[in-house]
Amino acid sequence: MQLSEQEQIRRSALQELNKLGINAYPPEQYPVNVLASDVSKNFQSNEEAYQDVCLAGRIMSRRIMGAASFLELMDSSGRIQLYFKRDEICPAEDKTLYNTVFKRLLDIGDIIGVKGFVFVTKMGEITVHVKEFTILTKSLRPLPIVKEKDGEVYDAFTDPDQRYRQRYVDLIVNDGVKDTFVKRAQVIRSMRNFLNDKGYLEVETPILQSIPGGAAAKPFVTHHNALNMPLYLRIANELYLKRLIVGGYDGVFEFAKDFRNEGMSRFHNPEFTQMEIYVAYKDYFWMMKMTENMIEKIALDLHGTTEVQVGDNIINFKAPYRRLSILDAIKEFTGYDVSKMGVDELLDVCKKLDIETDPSMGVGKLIDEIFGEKCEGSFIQPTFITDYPVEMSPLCKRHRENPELTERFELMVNGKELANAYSELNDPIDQRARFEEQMDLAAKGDDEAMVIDQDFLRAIEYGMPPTSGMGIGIDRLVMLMTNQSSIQEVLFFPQMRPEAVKKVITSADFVDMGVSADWAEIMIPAGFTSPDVLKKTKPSAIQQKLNGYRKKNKLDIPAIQMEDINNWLAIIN
RNA sequence: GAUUCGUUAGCUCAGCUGGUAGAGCAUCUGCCUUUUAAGCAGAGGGUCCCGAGUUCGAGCCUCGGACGAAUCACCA
Repeated sequence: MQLSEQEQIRRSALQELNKLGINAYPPEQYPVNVLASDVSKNFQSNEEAYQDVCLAGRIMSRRIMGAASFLELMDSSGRIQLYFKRDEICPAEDKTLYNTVFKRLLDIGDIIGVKGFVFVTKMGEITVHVKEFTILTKSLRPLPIVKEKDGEVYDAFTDPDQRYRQRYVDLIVNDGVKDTFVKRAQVIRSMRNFLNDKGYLEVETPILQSIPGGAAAKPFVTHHNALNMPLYLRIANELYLKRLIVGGYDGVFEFAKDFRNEGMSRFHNPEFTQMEIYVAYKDYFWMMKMTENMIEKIALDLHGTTEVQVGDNIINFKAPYRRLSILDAIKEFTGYDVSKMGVDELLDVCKKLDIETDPSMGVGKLIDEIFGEKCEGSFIQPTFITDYPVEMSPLCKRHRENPELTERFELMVNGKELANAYSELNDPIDQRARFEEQMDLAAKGDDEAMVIDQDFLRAIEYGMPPTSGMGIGIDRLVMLMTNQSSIQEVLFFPQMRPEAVKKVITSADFVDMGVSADWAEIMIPAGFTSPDVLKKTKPSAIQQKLNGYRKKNKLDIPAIQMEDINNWLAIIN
């Protein structure tokens, strides 16, 4: 492995520590008794309590001034300044611990523990005066340290690719990243508490499913060896939760990782989290109330107010939310009353509105398309869009007043769908017919049409009480609540293309080719990163390049001869 | 999948009309006892994403490719 100079420096520092009898990875626990944020928050109101503190964390900056030094220590709670004084670290004659271990062998990024007392510097900064320190972990890679002065940020670690691939570094050096994920946990906790308080049962249902049902999406396929059959990662858990309602629970919910084999964007990750809930004897009107109350509570728990800044908008999550049918929404934004239109008229409207269509689209799809193009983005404040066409919603009960529509709502916030809910279809005859329509769509080439799930039909043939169900995108909710504009910011490890693995060659490989040990060390730095490179280079050029490198670096080894090179090439070929 | 932009030192980024690869920070050495991205003096550090081509000469121009980002389309 080719190490950068800084990595080599850190490794040799590690060796020196070992020589001094210091274990840079000690096994025993370290008796931390306070967090950095506690010290900076509470020291001035109770100085006595901080005369004997013990902290541990990562060194984030160092300012060494002869026999005194300042450094910044970061623990899970935040940062605090440390003050080191040589004659206190090393009261006796031997100053090795300060001069060598502290000044030379420690680096930014190392994890240390310190014991001492808290005081305030002349600059007014609350600081730990260190009497004793312990190396807890030596860091072998340099951290990209972000610095800040007068509100300006220097050397920011901002490349999204690197931030997501090396989230651990992002968490260390970028302020606020940790906090986003703390807030994510708070959102989930708040929602879970809300649902538990209502007495609903949190359940777990299969992720590996033999029929990927409950939504219109392409699944990931895998294979079960023992059963020798394909299995799918779930695209939704809806059909399983409904089986549990059939089984007699009044309310069930699940925080579910779902998987969809579709495009990625700042709103889409192949695996994402939904909370789905089903409650017996309720309808979608009831569910609207529950949804808005739940979201209002989450906003209050998180921010202490229902008003949340999202991008340029302030979104008010205070219930109740506006309700608007999809047909009224279209009328409001386009002026067209599409409620009684057939396919031909709708195609005409789409043409006038400059919306792309294709011949496979039916009434429902066309209405959905118009809404998506012309309306959806306009609903910034939370709005329930209701009563979608029946073709779009094969699992949803028909509308009590109009059988062409369904009792469905989607909650729009900041121009995006956040939640989706139905009065669930519990008529097994109608459900079977709707599945068959989906089969027809599949036969026409719709690869997202739902597959018929016979066991689910069997379940609701036993009788599922009237039920309302709702699914809410947790990632999107967290994006709203933390003012993040991409889903990657609210997932610790968003999906990414794997890093390209470079084929690693070592000097030993050159030795195997008959290159002497001295020269083998030089091959890679001289630019011969694989035997292939050698093969493609003219022998005379190899000689020039290697001897050129030898001369430039004043290497004390014999120059390479044409004969040697020809011998290597003979072995390769 | 389409379009646009990007890839240069550990990090952030310059690099003119094609002419010996640069800065700041980080690193290393020295000085410095309360500093504030500390300061001062010095040093080392590069597969200019990869591969072809044009050229006396390519970080720069042309073509191909890889990777990434943004926007758009499907989807939560």
